[in-house]
Amino acid sequence: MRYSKLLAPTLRDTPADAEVVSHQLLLRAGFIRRVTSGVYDYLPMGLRVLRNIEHVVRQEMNRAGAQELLLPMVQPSELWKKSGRWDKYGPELLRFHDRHQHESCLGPTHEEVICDLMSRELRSYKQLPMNLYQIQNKFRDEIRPRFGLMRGREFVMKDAYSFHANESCLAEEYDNMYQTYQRIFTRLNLKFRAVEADNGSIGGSASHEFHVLADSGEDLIAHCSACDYAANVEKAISKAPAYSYDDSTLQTVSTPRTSAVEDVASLLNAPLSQLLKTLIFTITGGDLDGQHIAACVRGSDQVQDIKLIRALGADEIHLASSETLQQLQSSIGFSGPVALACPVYIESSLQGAFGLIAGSNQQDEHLSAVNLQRDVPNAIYIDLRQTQEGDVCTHCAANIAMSRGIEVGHIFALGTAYAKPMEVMFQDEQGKRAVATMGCYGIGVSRLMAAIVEQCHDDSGITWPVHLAPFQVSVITLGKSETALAASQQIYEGLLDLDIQALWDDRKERPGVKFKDAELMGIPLRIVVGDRGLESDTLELKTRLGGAAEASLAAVCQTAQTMLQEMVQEIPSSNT
RNA sequence: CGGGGCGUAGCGCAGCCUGGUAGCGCAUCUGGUUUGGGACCAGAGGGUCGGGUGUUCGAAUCACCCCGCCCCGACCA
Repeated sequence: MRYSKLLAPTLRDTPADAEVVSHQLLLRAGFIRRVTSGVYDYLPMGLRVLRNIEHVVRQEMNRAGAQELLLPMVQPSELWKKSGRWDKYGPELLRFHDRHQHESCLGPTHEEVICDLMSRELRSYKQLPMNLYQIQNKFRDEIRPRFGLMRGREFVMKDAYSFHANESCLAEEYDNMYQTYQRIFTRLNLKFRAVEADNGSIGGSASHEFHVLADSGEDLIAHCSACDYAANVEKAISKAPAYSYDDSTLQTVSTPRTSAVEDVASLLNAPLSQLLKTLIFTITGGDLDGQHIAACVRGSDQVQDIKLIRALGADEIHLASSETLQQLQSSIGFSGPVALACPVYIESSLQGAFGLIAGSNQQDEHLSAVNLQRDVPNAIYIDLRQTQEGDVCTHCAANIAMSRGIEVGHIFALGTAYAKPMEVMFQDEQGKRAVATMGCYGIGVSRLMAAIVEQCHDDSGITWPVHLAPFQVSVITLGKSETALAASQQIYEGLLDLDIQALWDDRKERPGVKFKDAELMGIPLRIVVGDRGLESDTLELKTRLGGAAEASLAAVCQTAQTMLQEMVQEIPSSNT
């Protein structure tokens, strides 16, 4: 490609509304442009990288035995009503009517469509297992799109769905996909970690997320500093530090206008861990829909609401309104579990705890020396607290550390959660009709592009790994002498003959401009063609990361090829 | 949806407080001088000042409403 014809509008200044590096650099390097909130154009350079990422994903999926297909983005509401998600999915699902007033939606994911297909095409157990995937645009009307490609509303996703005759076969494929994801992210040159995850509303049994480790990540991951244990905080389990306080008689203490745990603690000169924090929630969905419950953890801990939602079998929980609190005869900021008129769930590590300070449900008063067993006899003990840095690993007793992560992949063992309502049936070995068992496996392809930039950049711009770069080589012509132009063209064509993706910067720009652009865009290798080098027949080759070499005009393409091969070898192979 | 911030040329910004008919840097176009790290000189093009309503002789500027964008919280690849 000749740069003079390339649509790659690089920016000298960082757009003011871009917060994270990947967003800033992808905009500045002319890879993407925003169309509307969470929706982007992929310009030629951006698309080339996206295709390179897709190539790795495809290769590994195919190698794992999955087959590619393409499903529609527009989906009829009937399928979603059949699965039960038309009502469950919420406003993230973009719904609309066509000219015949037919109700449809844009696909945020494709369980319904693939199940519909399979319900018609799957006949015999002999066809199973089968893993089908696609790489396609998804649309989710996110509450808050942000950080460029990191959280868009329209984004590119690889989604795979596997079908099985039984659970053990699903377990095998789940493991196969787990290994495949390890290979994919390794080949993409990422620092990542597989973590145990909450299954979310999708349901099913096992679930793992793959996180790229980056400070800009939106997720919190708890991982053991010694063993392999790693989990999303939504699900992470760890041993909380143990505390012990004096047991004595329950007493009321005056705490005028002091409701925040920190303030109560300092007023009573007590550690945060001695306080009992009580949150009252109203439940939406499930058997307890509309009811209220209280959740208690230590003042030094946080309630992990996903854990609570799962324990309650709810869809959502919200902090109760002040009217609700009045109904329950409690008081905002002074809620406590003692004699509270609703079910009380207490963090399990607090079982048998005493000497605690809790709200009294009376304005401006707390209770001291609460003994949970004595004073809250009907409490239900469940895992509620959010894992914190410094907790103890339940697997090996080492310390738990916390990191930020960008979720780039998620695999689920779904079981029959979709296949059953969608009637994905087959005839088993005994000739009986059976429901297929499913798994689903997602990778955020466009998000990966951002995640890779988060890990591959320096002060000058992006530093793509060779196999992902939009072009492997930039041929930079300096000056406008006929010899330099002719030599550049010769090199450019020589590189193309060697099947090397080359960008020939034939613009009438000063050298500095060309160097800066090539660095910003992250092209791994550059060849400088100027009169100076041509006179002595020594052309300069420089890698984006600081390597350098020289070669004669006759040998420069060959040298470039060798250097590129060496750079590829620095990238981990897929055999991990 | 709640909290905070912002909207003036492609990008980055000033002007707004104290109304008088829009400006700077970069980018773009023309000509010239330059040419191994984001050049210089001269000239030029480009703006319904996010939209609407109101106040006023007069609104980018003041008031009200709406729209859009960004950041922090609840969702997820």
